[in-house]
Formats: sequence, C-alpha cells, structure tokens
Amino acid sequence: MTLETILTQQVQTAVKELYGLECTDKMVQLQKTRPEFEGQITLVVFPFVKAARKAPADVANEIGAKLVGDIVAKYNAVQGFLNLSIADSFWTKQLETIAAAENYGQLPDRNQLMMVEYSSPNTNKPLHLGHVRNNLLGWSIAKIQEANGWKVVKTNIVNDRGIHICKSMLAWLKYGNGETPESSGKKGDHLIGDYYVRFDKEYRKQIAELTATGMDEETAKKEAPLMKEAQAMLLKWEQGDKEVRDLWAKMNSWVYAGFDETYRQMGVGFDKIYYESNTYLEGKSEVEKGLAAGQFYRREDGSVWADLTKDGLDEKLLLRSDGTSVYMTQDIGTAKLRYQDYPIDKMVYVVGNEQEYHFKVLSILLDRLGFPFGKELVHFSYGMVELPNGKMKSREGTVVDADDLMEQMIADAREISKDKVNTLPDITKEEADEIARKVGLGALKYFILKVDPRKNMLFNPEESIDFNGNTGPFIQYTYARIQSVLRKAAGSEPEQSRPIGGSLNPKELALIQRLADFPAVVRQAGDDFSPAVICNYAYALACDFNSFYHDYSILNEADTDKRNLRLVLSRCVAKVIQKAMDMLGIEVPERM
RNA sequence: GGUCUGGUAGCUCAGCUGGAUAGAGCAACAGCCUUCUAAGCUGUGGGUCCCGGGUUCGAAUCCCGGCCGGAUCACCA
Repeated sequence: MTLETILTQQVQTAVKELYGLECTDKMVQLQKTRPEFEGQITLVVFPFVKAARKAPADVANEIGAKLVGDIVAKYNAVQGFLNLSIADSFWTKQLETIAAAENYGQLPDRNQLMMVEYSSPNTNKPLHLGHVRNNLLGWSIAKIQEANGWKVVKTNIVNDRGIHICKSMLAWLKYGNGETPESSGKKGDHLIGDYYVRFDKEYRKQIAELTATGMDEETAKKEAPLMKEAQAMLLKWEQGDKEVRDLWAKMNSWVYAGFDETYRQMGVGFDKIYYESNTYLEGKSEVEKGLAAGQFYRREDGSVWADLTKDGLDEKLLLRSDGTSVYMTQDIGTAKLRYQDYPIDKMVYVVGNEQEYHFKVLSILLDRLGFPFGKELVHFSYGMVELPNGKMKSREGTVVDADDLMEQMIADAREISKDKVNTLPDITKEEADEIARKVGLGALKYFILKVDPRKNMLFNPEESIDFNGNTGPFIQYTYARIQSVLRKAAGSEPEQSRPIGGSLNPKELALIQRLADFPAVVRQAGDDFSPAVICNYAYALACDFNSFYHDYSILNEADTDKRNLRLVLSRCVAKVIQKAMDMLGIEVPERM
C-alpha cells in the first residue's frame, strides 16, 4: 500500500470522527510539501472547512493531532495547509522494499497487447530531424507501455510505393549514369534523396519553360514532361512491368540499407515491418467489401467514397476514379493484415499532428469495417520540429539530416569529454569512443524527449545542444558518479540481510521519497503517453542525488549503519536512473 | 471561414485533473576542487503566466470573449 492510500484512509477516519463528514478520496488532497516548510506530505484542508465550521488553521491542527501515530511523526499547520512529517522508520522500510525489488518501476502484467506504429518513412529520401523525433517518441512510448505491463509489438509501415519513389527512379535513370552506393561511397538513402531533389530541380525548370510560353502554372505542373513520365512509370509499376519493378526493388534495397544504419545508430528497432506495396491491395479489397455491404458508395465517375457526415465530418475518398488507392485505403489494408497477425487490444499510431483529421477518419472507418480496435485507436499526435526560419522542407534543402546530426553530437561529446574522460585510469580508445557515443546520443535524445510531445519544438542548428544543466549527460553523469562510488566500495559492501535503520538527514529523506514516487510516475507517463514525464522525473532524481552527494560523504562515513544506508540508497538511485533512461532509449555509461 | 492546437524570465522549456511567495536549464554575475568523478554544488539579478471578463475560500491551471502564431479541412501522403 502506498503512503498516499494509507494517509487518505487515516484522514477520512479523522474527518469522520471530528466533523461527521464522509469524504471521498478526491476530497483528500495530498501533495508534496514545499521545501520552505517542514514535512514531506501536505494535506489541503479547505475541503473540510465548511463542514467543520472552523478556521482553516484550527481544522488543520485538529486533523493533524488525530493523524499522529506510527506513520505521521509530527505535523505543523500553516493556514489551510497541514504539513506532515513522516517517521524515518517508514522511509527506511520503503528503501528496503525498493532495494529488494526485482525490477523496480515495472508495473504488473496486464496481459494485453498494444501495437505501436512509428517511423513509417517514405523511401525517397533520408531521415531528418522530424523523423528523429518520431522515432525517439515511438521507441520510448513502447518502452514506457512495456513498463506499464503491456505486451508491446513495435511496427513500421514503409511507404515504399507511389509517385515519390518514381520521381527518384526517373531522375536516377536520366541523370545517374549508373551511380550506386558502392561506386559513389554514398549511403543508399542519401543517394536516392539526391535524385529526388534532382527531379524537383529539373521539374521546376520545365515548369518555368512552359510558363514562359504563356501557359498558366497550374497546367504547366500537369503538362511538364517529367511529371508525365513519372506518372507513366507509376502506372507501369502497378501493372507489374518487370523493368520498372526491378529498378524499384534495387533502389529500395539501397534505401533500406541506409535506413538500417540510421536506425541502428539511433538505437531503435521494430518487431514487424509492413510495406505499403504489400498492403494496398488488401486495402482495396476491404473497400470493395465495404462497398458491397453498403458501407460506402460509388459515384458516377467510378470513385468510391465514405459518407461521414453523420459523424460530423466530410465525405472521404477511398478509391480514385481510375481505381487506384489513396493513403486511407492503404491504412485500412495495413490494419487488416496486422489484425490477422496479432491479437491487438490497442493500436497506437505515432504520427505527426498534421494528420489528425486522417486518423479521426481512419478510426471511424475501421470501426465500421468491424475492427475491434478501430474506435479506440490512439493517434499519438506529436508536434513539429521547427527551425528558426520555419518548417523543414526536404525539397528545399532546409532539413537537418538525422545521420549528420547524430554524428555531430557524438563529435561534440568527444570534444567536450577530452579533458575528462582521458584522465580516467586505464581508459582505452574503445571505451572513450563508447562514452562519446552514449553521451552524444544521450544529449540529443533527452533534448528532444524532454519537450511535451504534443507541442511544436524549436531546434536552432546554430546553437549546439547543451551537455550541462537539465540534459541527458547530466543524468548520465550522476549515474557514472554512483557507479564510481560503488566500485570503490567493492569488498566493503553492506550485507543485504542487514536491516536499514537509524535517523535520516533531509537529503536522504528527499531521495527516498523521490524513489518511492517512481511507480506512480511510470503510470502517469503511460497514461499520458509522455516520455517528458520520465525526463522530468529523472532530472529531479539526479538533482536530489547530486545535492545529497555534495553535502554528505558515503564511503568516508564513520558510522557503519549510515554508510550502509547511503550505499543502498545510491545503488537504488542508480538502478532507477538506469530504468528511467532505458524508457527513453538512452544508455548510461559506467564511467564518463 | 469551420475545426483542432499553442502563447509562462532575454532564449529553450517545466508547472495546466484548481492550492501556499510561478519553477528549471542556458546566457550574465559572484563563490566552492590537498576530501567518494567540478558534465557537479551554492548564491545574485531577471515575470503584465498574451489581453479582458466570469466561476470561488483560492485561477498560470476551469469557463466565455478577444488578440497573435501553427496545423488541418485534396482524386497528396
């Protein structure tokens, strides 16, 4: 039972006895005591003032007097706030429980399966900072839900077909001279991205030429020969033309090799990958079935639509008049295949907030088609990453490339750590490189994940990401410090059987209280789908520890009971930091 | 225009299911390493919580109305 539940019951009893008031759990408002007052937990007594017909401070004192016992050691009342000091023995018992826990912060199994879709790249360009946010959020959400007791399947739907990839293919055929990743030394996804940009450049040239002859821009965009060729190529692809399919397969394989490298460096992965080229036909047949069942209707031109006006939305196109599928069609097909493959209880789509309308529609359509998770699907909608001069645009080259950024962060970490890591005893080049990698990526990941996912965030390439203050490296450093102490304590470690006891200083007490919060924080992060909640907690925990570490010695403490307690406490803090950081996809170094 | 969403210190962000004098980090300034890792610790300065109403013991937080920004409303994805 948690401290909050125990206190809530005690308060309810006290209020009943004192004022004859039956109060709900909600009326018992407990919060952390602000640091300027004595105590750890504060009860807000205003909800009882009316029934008591007394001044708030009197009510607080009366309740406080009733509460004193094994758990509440003493109290003080400040106006309507009753500050409770919890007995040291309660906290030391908490610490024992935490220290003994197998996997502290792991919530009970709920025997339900959640599928988390994230990343979902197009295969015509390399990943950029926007994708980085998506990938980090997706991975972290999966980890957080696992900690919340879900069985999680991470999935990726690769948008591997469509006009976008045809553009890259066409430009490569026309201007590529057979360039390959091997011949050029370029990463496959970057190579394809270059041709996507090249297509756009030549295409614009053609539009300019056409408008110069007096054609209006709208027509010029449709009439430009390159666009017509790309569309012809897409048609050939759909018809299964061998040459086009072979080229498509070859170029996609280059891209996948590139993506794999980026994912590996980022530290993310998937349990199951779906490809749009394999799911869009399934979507079409689902739509045909829905049409036959009267769920949808066909217009005179042959296009198929869903009428969503009853749901307060529009009419939505599902199949074009030429019979080809759209994004929505493909998503329906993917959903069907997934449901065949897994017993999904909850489906989560990690996709940017620009697609909120799409998922509102998808939810209704899946529900109509009889998918149990349709109605309840979660669109985990996150905000855009903006640059100081606005949004990133691939075609305009105003993107922050994912590979470049990670490489830069690791280089920065190596530079910053030069004077520090190199002074560690017996440091090898390999370990120094590993530290730079963990710290550089830790800084990047924390920087992105600490922001509330729903909000847009700003990234200024001119300003380097910090390694001091509220950052990933700060938390990693705290972990490394603890490991250092624990290494030095080796041989004189406390026996596990030895009970922890004695009085606590304020910093120890604050740390134990913080550790005790962890499960509730994990739950909240899960309920809110928010890695930022974990970030805030990990930072607060690291702050608490550093403050404690500064004020008190662990190894040089003469009192063996105290030394013992501090060692156990330090080990617990390290454990929780590691678990929290793991939920963020951030590795912690043993030394730094 | 309809819908959704955001506006908190010079900058980047917490806090938002109503609670005490609104918090961090960065940047600026001043201290702390013969002592367990100074990527640390301590302190100073810095605020019209966009504006105006309302709800109440109490509003950055909830409601209404404005102002400003972003997204979306495609036979794009």
